[in-house]
Amino acid sequence: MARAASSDRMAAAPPPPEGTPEPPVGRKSSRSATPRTPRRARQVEAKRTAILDAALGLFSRLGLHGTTVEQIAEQAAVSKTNLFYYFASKEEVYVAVLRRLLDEWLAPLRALERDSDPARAIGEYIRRKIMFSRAHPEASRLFCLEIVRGAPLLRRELETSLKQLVDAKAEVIRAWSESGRLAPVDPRHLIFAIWATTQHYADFAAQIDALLETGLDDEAFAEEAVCNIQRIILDGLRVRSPD
Amino acid sequence: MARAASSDRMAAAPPPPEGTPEPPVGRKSSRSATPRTPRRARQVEAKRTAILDAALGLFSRLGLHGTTVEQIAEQAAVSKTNLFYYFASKEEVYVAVLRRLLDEWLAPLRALERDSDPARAIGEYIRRKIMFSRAHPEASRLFCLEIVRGAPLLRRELETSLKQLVDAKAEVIRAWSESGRLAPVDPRHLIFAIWATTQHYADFAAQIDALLETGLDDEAFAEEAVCNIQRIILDGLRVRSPD
DNA sequence: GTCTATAGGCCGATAGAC
DNA sequence: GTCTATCGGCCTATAGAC
Repeated sequence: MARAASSDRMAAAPPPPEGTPEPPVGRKSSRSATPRTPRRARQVEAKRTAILDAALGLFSRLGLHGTTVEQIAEQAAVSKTNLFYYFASKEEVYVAVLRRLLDEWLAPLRALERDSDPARAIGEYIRRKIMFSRAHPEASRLFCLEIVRGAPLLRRELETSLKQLVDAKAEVIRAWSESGRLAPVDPRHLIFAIWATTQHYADFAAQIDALLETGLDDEAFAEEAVCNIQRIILDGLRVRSPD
Repeated sequence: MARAASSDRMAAAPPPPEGTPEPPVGRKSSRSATPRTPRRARQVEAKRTAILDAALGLFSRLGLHGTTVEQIAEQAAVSKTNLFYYFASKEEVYVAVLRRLLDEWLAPLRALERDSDPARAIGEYIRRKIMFSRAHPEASRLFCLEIVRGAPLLRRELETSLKQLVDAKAEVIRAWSESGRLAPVDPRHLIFAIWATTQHYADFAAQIDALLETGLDDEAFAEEAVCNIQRIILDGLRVRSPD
């Protein structure tokens, strides 16, 4: 029933021109005896997922315009015609990929809680973000591409759900600063700094690889990145004068 | 053919076949009496520059594949045919744009000198980087796009001249840390952190605008960004225990 | 040098058989 | 649902007049 799920999400956030045109799922109740999740529906979902997975990899490297439908189809092991049976257009695939990732992308920020110890919570946030970049570098790059383009397809989500989340968490951080449990910073710039430093390891992986011949793939390097970013952001660089 | 050929080039080699193919300047020494910079050559240069300026704006928003030659020509106020008189292909324009920007992009890092006061030098570096992002957001975004794509056209430069520069400056930073004038950090991660935080304001401008309805265009916001990033990186967030 | 006209390829999307 | 075949449009790049 992924269909329904995605439709609901669409409703929550007005996407491209029109909503998701209902896919050609055979009327599901024609045979009254079939179970809730008919084999058919599951197969459909599996195929859609394969297509989205393939598309993510390609879009994240080549962009929307640099990727051809044929490449996606080949990567997903379906025919081009068949792909158009599941998705009405290339843009629809693109939007579906973005949507599928958005929640997961924001999960680490949601976890920032007022009651935690500030330094601990921020350190943990940094770790989670880097680990997400490590686990899903393609997702990070795809968002990067979309935003550099001016976020034509994501703008509304940014302005609504993301803004809401950021405002709430900025409030948490501001409270920490005001109660003296955290040094005074503008929470918004802090959030940007954390996003930037952590996502950098995925988005600029090619640069890091060219310079250091390593990257987040290497677990030791990832750990190094976490520690250094935590230290930089939490402790800073300035040497504390001995009293 | 155009597409296929371009794909081959892209995949095959970092810089295109030859360096900057000499523009169709009439042989400049044919008339021995003409000055060093003949009017012709200057006009040619002016037109090439107009094309590159237009291309930068478009490539940085739409990417190589999302931009059409006709858009570039229109923006530069030349005909499409005429553009092809000055540049052999769209890729050639793209590479020329990147090349033209590279030096300028790296200038702030070159300015990091061993003899400076570490905290001051780093603070100044942060300021310069943000001010560059402010003055040339399109350049920043174009580099971002190119690197996200895996830097097919810039890789060689990254591996040679950039690596050399980074190695040298990392050494400067390491010396600062070792002499106790700077807190201990891995210089490479520090450089990445500074790049990431500062370029973020240009590359993710659409996101910042969606969240805050402002951006580096606003001078006050730019100043705010500089101060906050300086504070975060130099002083950190952790509250210093009162002895 | 600059134009008009057009070649020629790639690609997104559809028709229609099975 | 999946295939083969193909259309029509867009886009890069060139030919050839002036």
